[in-house]
Formats: sequence, C-alpha cells, structure tokens
Amino acid sequence: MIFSKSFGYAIRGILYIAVMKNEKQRVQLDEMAGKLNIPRHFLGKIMKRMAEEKIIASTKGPYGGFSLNNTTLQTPLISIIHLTDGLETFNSCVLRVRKCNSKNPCPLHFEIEKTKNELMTTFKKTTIADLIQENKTAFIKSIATF
Amino acid sequence: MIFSKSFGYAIRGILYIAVMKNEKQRVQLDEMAGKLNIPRHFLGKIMKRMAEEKIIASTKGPYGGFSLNNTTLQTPLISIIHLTDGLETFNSCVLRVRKCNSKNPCPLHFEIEKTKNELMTTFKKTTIADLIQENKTAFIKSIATF
DNA sequence: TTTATAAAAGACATTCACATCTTTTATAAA
DNA sequence: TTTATAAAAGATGTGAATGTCTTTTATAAA
Repeated sequence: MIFSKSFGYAIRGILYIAVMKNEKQRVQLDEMAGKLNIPRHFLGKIMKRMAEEKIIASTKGPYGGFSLNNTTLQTPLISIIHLTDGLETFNSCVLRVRKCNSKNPCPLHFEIEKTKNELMTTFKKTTIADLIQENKTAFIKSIATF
Repeated sequence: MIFSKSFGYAIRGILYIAVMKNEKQRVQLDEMAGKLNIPRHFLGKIMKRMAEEKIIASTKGPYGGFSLNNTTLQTPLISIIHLTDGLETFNSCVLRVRKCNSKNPCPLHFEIEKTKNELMTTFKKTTIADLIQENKTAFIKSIATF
C-alpha cells in the first residue's frame, strides 16, 4: 500500500485544522475524527505525536484542541512520513535483499531506485501549504471520506 | 514498504529456479529456502500459489520440486504483484480518501498518480527474463540475503 | 476553588502479514 | 506394491498496525 493509514490520517488531520483556522482557533479531536471519518483515539495518538514533534500545537482543557503552529504550513510531507512510516520506506530493497545497494544491486534495484528517488524528492519539496487550495468546500470534501 | 515481503520472496524464488535450470531440472523448496534465506513454509505457500496460477510448474514426490514452465520467463512482474499484493497498490489513495479520483482528487492525487503510473508501467513491461543477467555467480549473490 | 472540557496515557481487542509445525497427498524408483 | 521424497494442506503462533475503551492530567471559565 506504499504508505500506512497513519500517514493519510495525519495529513488529513493537519489539513482539516488548516482549513478550519479562520472559523475557530482550535479544533477538537471529536470533531476532526467525526468529519474525517477516522477512528477517534487512533487519530488522537497520531495528533499527539505530531504535537510532540512540534509539527502542530495542542492544548488541553476547555477551549483546547489542536491548532497549527508557526511552522506547520512549511512542514514538508517527508517529516510526516518520517513520523508515521519511517524513512526506510524509501531505502529498503523491494526484493528484500539485505545488502542491496548500487555496488551490489538486486535485479530490480535500478528500476525502482529512480521511482523511489522521485517519490522522496516530491515528499521533500511538497509542504502542507502546497496541499491547500482556495476552494475550501471542495477541499474539505476532498479530504473527508464521505 | 511499497511492496510486501511475499513479493520479494516470490521473485527471488523464481529467479533462483531460473538460475539453476542448467544444473538441475527441478529445485526443491528446502534448497531454495535455505539458499535464499526465506522461511521455508512461507516460501512454499507463495510458490504453490504461483504454480496454481501457472506462473511456474511444480511436481510432487521424489525428483519433484519447482521448475519454470514455457511462459515463466515472459511473465511480467505485475502478474506477481497481482498475486502477492493485489493491484490496489497502484490504485488506492495515499490519503485514504475513499472516493479519490481525477474528478474528485485528494490534495496529493496528482503528485502521487505520476509515480504510481511509472511504477505500474515498469512492472508491466519488465519480465522475469529481464531480471536475469549473464553472470550467474554474481546474480545468485545478488538475490540471496547473505 | 470548583467544575467542565479536552488531550494524554494506558490497557486491551482485532486484524493481517509473516512465520512455524504437523499431517496428508502425489509420485518416481526400486 | 512398497518406500522414500517432495509438495500441498492445514493448524497454530507471533508481531506490528490498527482500532476501542477507560482513566488520568491539564486548563479555562465561572
């Protein structure tokens, strides 16, 4: 499946907060999970980890919730992948040959290397801000499951 | 991890038989699993499924084992992926948005579509034969884990 | 200070990929 | 026909990703 569910949930979570930030300062897990149709506590753990990594901000208590911080929009997607899937995704051998590398390549090494590099480049240069478009209604629809 | 372990095991299994086909008509699971350092029974199930799908041949009993059939070498890798991972790998939305497609794209749709198409094209046009090189010693080394 | 609220923490369940072990079935050779 | 061999079948185990539930902690407002 290329990337984990967690990765998709993480991105959609951040994007939801970003889209809502004019309406309300903070977004609650309950609302996010409901609107995005993501298991609440599972999403909660992902959001918490992103807060720990300072990718987003979180506040407990009344009027609390999750919000963007001053660097969220500039976060490259690779940082999210790093947190949800780990960077091995881009480095591990497709044939599961342990010592596969350019010096000792598996028979699929070069065919795949190109694609993996492209993918990694895309994830390094694409930021959360890049994913946000002007039409918020269509946008919310596009990140929600239903 | 992009593709399953099963996929890597499957390819390495076929390649091992291909490389051995001058030495011996059939290759036994025991030998394959040992040389490739793949769990024996797990590899057995993958080989069995490939035999069911006529990607390779298999014979029980003494002097039995797995062998190539007349189409094995022309098998495109996509057929193996189909059997081990399923083709959804190339179709499912990275953000796990259910109704994601070109008409209703998720914010990452087009960035990823390109990569997925490239990957699929590679797997459609690359056959087992394409993976086999002249130097068998280096080749066996390259598909074995140690 | 008390209360309500919302995240954090943590225990536990489920599912699936991956792995191991045992029994059954097919078959070639003696 | 018997025997040995090798795959097929199937029961069971394990770990990681995913999902659910309950308890604890922090905090804003009254």
